[in-house]
Amino acid sequence: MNERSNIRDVALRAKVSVKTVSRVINDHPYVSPATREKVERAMATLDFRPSMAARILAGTKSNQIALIYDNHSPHYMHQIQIGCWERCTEKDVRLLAQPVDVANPKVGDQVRGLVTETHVDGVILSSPVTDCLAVLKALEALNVPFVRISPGTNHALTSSVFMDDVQAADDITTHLINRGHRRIGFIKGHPNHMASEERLYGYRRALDRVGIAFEPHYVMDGAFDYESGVAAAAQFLAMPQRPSAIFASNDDMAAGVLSVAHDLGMDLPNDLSVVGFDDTTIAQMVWPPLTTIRQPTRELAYAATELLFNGVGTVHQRLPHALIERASVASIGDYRQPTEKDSK
Amino acid sequence: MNERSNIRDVALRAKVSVKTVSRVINDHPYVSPATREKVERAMATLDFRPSMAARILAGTKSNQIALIYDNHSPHYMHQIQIGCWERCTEKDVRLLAQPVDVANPKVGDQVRGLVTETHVDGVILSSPVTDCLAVLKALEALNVPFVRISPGTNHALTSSVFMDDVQAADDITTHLINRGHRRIGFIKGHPNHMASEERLYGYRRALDRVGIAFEPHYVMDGAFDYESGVAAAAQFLAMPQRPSAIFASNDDMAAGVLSVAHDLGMDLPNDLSVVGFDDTTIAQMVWPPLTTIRQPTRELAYAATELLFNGVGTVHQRLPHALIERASVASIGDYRQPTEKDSK
DNA sequence: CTGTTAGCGCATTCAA
DNA sequence: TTGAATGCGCTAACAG
Repeated sequence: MNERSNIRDVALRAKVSVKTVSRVINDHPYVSPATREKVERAMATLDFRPSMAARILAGTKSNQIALIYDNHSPHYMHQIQIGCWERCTEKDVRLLAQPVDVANPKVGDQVRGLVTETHVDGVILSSPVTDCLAVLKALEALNVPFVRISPGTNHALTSSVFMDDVQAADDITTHLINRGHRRIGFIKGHPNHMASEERLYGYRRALDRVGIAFEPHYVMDGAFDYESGVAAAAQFLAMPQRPSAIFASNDDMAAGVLSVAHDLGMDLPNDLSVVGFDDTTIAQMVWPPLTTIRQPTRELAYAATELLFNGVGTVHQRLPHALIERASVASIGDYRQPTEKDSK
Repeated sequence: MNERSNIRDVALRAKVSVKTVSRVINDHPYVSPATREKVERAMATLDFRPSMAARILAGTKSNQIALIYDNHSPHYMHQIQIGCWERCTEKDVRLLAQPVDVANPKVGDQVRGLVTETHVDGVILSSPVTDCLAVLKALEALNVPFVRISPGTNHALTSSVFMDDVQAADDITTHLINRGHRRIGFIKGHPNHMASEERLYGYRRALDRVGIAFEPHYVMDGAFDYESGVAAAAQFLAMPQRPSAIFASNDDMAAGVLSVAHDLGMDLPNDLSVVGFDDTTIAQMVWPPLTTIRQPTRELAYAATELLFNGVGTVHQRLPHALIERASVASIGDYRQPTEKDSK
């Protein structure tokens, strides 16, 4: 590498002490505009960049946070990363994106290692890491603040952000009912995600409200992937009394449904209405008949990062999810385990 | 946070010097198995994790590399990240994923800042950052090693990895010809990417070989996005002598073609054959009639990382890309600007 | 094979 | 509003 200039070089050049330069770097008050000016000019001419490593070692915070994830949907993770990254750049903190394997028994160790090695100030967890006990335990043991995005299991023990899945599923189901559908197939999401149950509940609630009987055979298991959508659709469409609409718990599965329908030579959306649920635009893009709920993934990630920065406290916001032309609501809640501090 | 144990604690507990502990951490030779054993036990019981910050500050390398990208295709970036990350975890180096905006006039500064602040040992550039002059200049000024993945402009000045776009385009065009197609529409990629020209050349080469005349009006401009695929397809399909097959330079545009064909009520692939070109499985997944070349994105990223680790030198490998059932070949080349060292 | 010493570049006490 | 000393946790020489 090249010769790098350090804080001492800057101090020398600006004819001030090292400490004063440090003050300028960290935006401390009590620096006269004149000296600040001098220091800044010196920094610019030397193209000085403070070493993160040195700052971390000497200081108390690292200006780094970690995003830990294990999600195989590129679209979803892309949105998450964008959301976190946006808020981070605004605040000039570094984001360490760290994929992990929640199935790996050493994931707790890995996270512990990551946090202590990098000195991150906080952690953001994306589903399904949000529900990995080993990770949660490690983080609590380390006493490092963290926020969960759309946790599958909502113990209300930790800070987290999420949307209102029940309401969204209710909305989309109601939409189908309003269009005259009475036999609506539902494809569940992956059992690990609480959202799967929530969406099923919303579906049932919408049916209940208008008095449509719930038929268990109109509910198929799924796993949030294309293949499970194909499998479920194959079963639905082979039924003598097949559904006139299929509500897939996410777009990947909806795409699977579309594929099967296409192979069967069906005329969509006349023969079959398909609705999805996610922030991916995959299937919607290729085959317009698909209708979908847009999950505000990016916004959730942004809000989660914000929440992490703000530290503990109680926050309530509402983010819209979009169903076709209609709008609905998502809520963000902040929960955490009470500590001695709170009891005082 | 919690009390963290440092190298001194470990040394005390193992009854050795700090230097010996350091040797164990860094896998140095000349440590007797017995002492190594002792040290490792001490590290385990104390749950000791060396501070990256301290190691960077004291040492000469950081065990960190940066991946710099500005790509709006989630699928593509996902593959790139996975590939880099795989190789990094094998070698126990930290990967810093850093999105940038190549259109921002300050990218050069941003990259310079990133590199000097984090002390990264090397950088991987993903398209289109591979061709951002400001970034390339900053990296060369900093004298930090870097590798480009699928550069758009191939000056052969720097280390880079890429696939054989000409051969792949030739393969896929030949495939169409073999199926009896004579009027084959071609949708070009974004002009910024060298691959766009390469693929066009491969298309023409395949036509030439069998004596099919090249018709300029069968070539449309595109930009690697869905919309440009729609626009091009609309023009193609409105022609009196319309193509019987369309070769889109990537899958996003191919998806656009499919969408238009669908709107026109065409029966695919009888009325029209569509072939794409990319590593995304988007359109292929939703609409099976699409045929596509799989670009070995993940493998390229892995190879790029490997190349970065190996340092300068000359490397030649071959990675397969996949066309339907047939296999073809991609090549990886290593080029760099000659330095004084080489002249000796 | 092992230990001693001296910084890496910065923030953080304290004083002035 | 500024400055001088001290040390964060580790590695890099150099000894032994």
